[in-house]
Amino acid sequence: MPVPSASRRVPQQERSRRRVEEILDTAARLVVELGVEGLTTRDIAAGAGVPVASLYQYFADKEDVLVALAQRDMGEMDTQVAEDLAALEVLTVAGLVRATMLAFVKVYARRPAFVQVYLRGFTNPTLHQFGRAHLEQLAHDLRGYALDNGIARDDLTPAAARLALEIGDRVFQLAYEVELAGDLALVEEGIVMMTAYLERYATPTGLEGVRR
Amino acid sequence: MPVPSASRRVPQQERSRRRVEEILDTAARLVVELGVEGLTTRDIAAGAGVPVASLYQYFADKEDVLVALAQRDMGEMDTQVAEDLAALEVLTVAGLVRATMLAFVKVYARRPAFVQVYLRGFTNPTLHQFGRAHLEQLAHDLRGYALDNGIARDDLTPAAARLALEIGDRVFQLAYEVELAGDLALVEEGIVMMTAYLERYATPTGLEGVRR
Amino acid sequence: MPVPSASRRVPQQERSRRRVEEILDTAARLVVELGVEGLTTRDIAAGAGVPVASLYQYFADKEDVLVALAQRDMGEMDTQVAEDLAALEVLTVAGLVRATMLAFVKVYARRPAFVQVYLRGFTNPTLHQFGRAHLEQLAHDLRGYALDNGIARDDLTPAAARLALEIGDRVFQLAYEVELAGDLALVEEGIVMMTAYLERYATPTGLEGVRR
Amino acid sequence: MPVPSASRRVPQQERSRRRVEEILDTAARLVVELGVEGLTTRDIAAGAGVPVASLYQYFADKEDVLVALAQRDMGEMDTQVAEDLAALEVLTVAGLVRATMLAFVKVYARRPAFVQVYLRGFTNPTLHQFGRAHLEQLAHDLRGYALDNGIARDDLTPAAARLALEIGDRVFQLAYEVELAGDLALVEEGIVMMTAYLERYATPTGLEGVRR
DNA sequence: AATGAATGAGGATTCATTCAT
DNA sequence: TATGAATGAATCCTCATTCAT
Repeated sequence: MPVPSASRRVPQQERSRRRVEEILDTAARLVVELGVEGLTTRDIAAGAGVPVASLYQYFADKEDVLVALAQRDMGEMDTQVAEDLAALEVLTVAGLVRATMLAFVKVYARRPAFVQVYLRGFTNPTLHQFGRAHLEQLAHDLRGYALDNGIARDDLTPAAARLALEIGDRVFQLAYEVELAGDLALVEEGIVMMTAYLERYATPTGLEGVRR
Repeated sequence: MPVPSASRRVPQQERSRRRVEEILDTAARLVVELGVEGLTTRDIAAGAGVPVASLYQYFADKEDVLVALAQRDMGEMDTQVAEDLAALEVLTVAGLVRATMLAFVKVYARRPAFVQVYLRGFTNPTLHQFGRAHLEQLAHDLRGYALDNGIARDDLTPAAARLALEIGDRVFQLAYEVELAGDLALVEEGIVMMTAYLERYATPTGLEGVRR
Repeated sequence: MPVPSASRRVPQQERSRRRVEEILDTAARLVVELGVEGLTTRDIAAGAGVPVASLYQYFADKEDVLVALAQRDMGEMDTQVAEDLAALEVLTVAGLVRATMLAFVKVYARRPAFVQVYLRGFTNPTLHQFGRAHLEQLAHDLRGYALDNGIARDDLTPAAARLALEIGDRVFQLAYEVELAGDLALVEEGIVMMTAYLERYATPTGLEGVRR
Repeated sequence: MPVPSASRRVPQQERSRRRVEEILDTAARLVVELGVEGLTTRDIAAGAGVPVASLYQYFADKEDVLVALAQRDMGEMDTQVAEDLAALEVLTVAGLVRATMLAFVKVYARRPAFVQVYLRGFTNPTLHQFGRAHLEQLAHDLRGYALDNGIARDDLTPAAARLALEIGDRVFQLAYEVELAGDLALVEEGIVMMTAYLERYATPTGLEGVRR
């Protein structure tokens, strides 16, 4: 019984996966150029080198492509934030804000399409809901993290946490709208603002820092 | 019938003005219902009781209608801000932030279409650029006002002023995205954030207040 | 005041009318070739030498074209039947059946598309309902005519009258399905059948005839 | 495991037969719901629990499925007619017409899909031709039966026999178009018409009856 | 024999904009 | 200036059928 080569074992599956990635990458590229509304199935298909009909093999409809794109990048975002927070040696509110914002910077730099889909996909209800839900989840997690680590008081409401994150988003929108590289000075200024705001809800530890 | 009728006396200019207003009003109404992308020239024309082709007598293209709409409302916005600032008896950074934000709230309440066009019309590049430009101008004016009145130090950079206003914008975006009436608690929280940030650039007078 | 030439007076209107006719004629031709379901807006437009988009200037949608087609031919049908009945010198049930059937023959010969749209457009609900309604109306009228002229008894129910007409229709369907010219012998045989059926409801006068 | 399992013993042939039946049953069910034109290979395959591609193992194309479906039901139709005629104790033209029509009613009641495919599938040329051919064959057989039993004269031409059956068909078309259960009163009226027509070709025996 | 994957070829409809008058 | 009519260009999506495995 000859061992089937790897390329034989999962030929279809592997090809599919590659194509899906290619479609997603193309959609990502195009959405940056054309915006969410300017994105067409034709363009995506052409860009990915697949027939339009094949798009519908992998995705239910056009919206589904956008959702998949957002999902892919959101995962990356969450991972990056988690990693960068874990790497913090001293935990303060200021540090947490800074680490989170810089994690965002990294992912936005890697995934410029995310800005379009995630921050500007207001028109599309599904996308919008999707983005808000993710941010809300992240806000919830970060607030929990801050409370658990004793750097924030519990009068930091979920709404305030969410507002802070939304504001962070807007900072990125501004920082990346002019130059693709991002205006880091503006990001820093944003960090200042968020910190100034959130430190109002900080415990003394949250201001002075706690070794971890 | 030799005597020109009244409708002949102020014929073109006046009729034009009326029609432009009617078109703008219709567009405003429709953009609230359908969103920026859902707006069609057909609908606008039908709603205003004008032939579609006549739209192009008054506006270069569809985008131009939106721009005119935004422009009209922005003028109102500037007026409202100026008025409310003038009405302040004691001037502080906190008061200025608050007055400005609440002036926005008033105009948004009066002009629900503005929310759609201005806050949600990110997709449209022209509109977007337009909004940014207006905000930048307002930021410039308000910074000048703050400096002139000695409530802010001059290390309050134009960029910081703009950031603050942009953040205010985002707060409105959030506050108005769920309900058209706007989430006023969220606006208050936004005011807190902006104040916390801008007070970092305040003079002692800017913190304590100056009678005017 | 110079008299505008005729070609100036109704230029648009006249052109529209011509185009509508052209579209209808093309649709008629195509529906014979391709059947109701095979008919496409593309083909109609191409055949009529108009852009597809212009189709929608004259018709609400594809179905509307078919309906207009049927309507045009139905009017012709009614006119023909009325004329041929009026020309009858002696009125009998047999004569009425014959005259009606031959009136159908004339119109079907002139309008082969009618067979497709009217007789075979079962799939399309609107068309179907339309065709049935027309036949029912005609059945109602003819029954009234027969009763008024004392050639049929009133136990000739509306349902029986309708059945007779429907059967006449099927005869045409058969007579025209093989050769476009129509199998007249088959039509004659159909007339025999319908007469045999309807004479069961005839008054003595309806059998012997009444001068008019 | 040396002994072939039962499921292995009659493997392909039996499995194929089962699958074909399942496909046919599904198609029958769906054609009632969706009509002939609304039927898709996807739906059939999904409904039958077979991959779409496997459909093409058993049928040349979609049309072929419909044809097979009609064929299956037509065989049943022929059987029913033959049975019901054989059960007649006294043979008359009227009785033959009645028995045949009621045999149709029975099968239509059992096989609602047949109504769709056969009576309403006029659009599809293959199906149409198929139906005509079957009816012609049946007309030929019944005419031979009537002549052999001495109830009809030989001036009952094949064309007349076919016409009668076609008319019967149309009666069903009408009777089943509104309600799937069929309008039996209309069928009875159709029997009256067909009888009135065919008795014109009856022998005296055909009118009075002959014991068998 | 069986099938997951792939696709060419359409299909109806909409829209912003431009002319000819 | 005003406008009815005209239209090129797109848009999303579906489907029957065919391969490669």
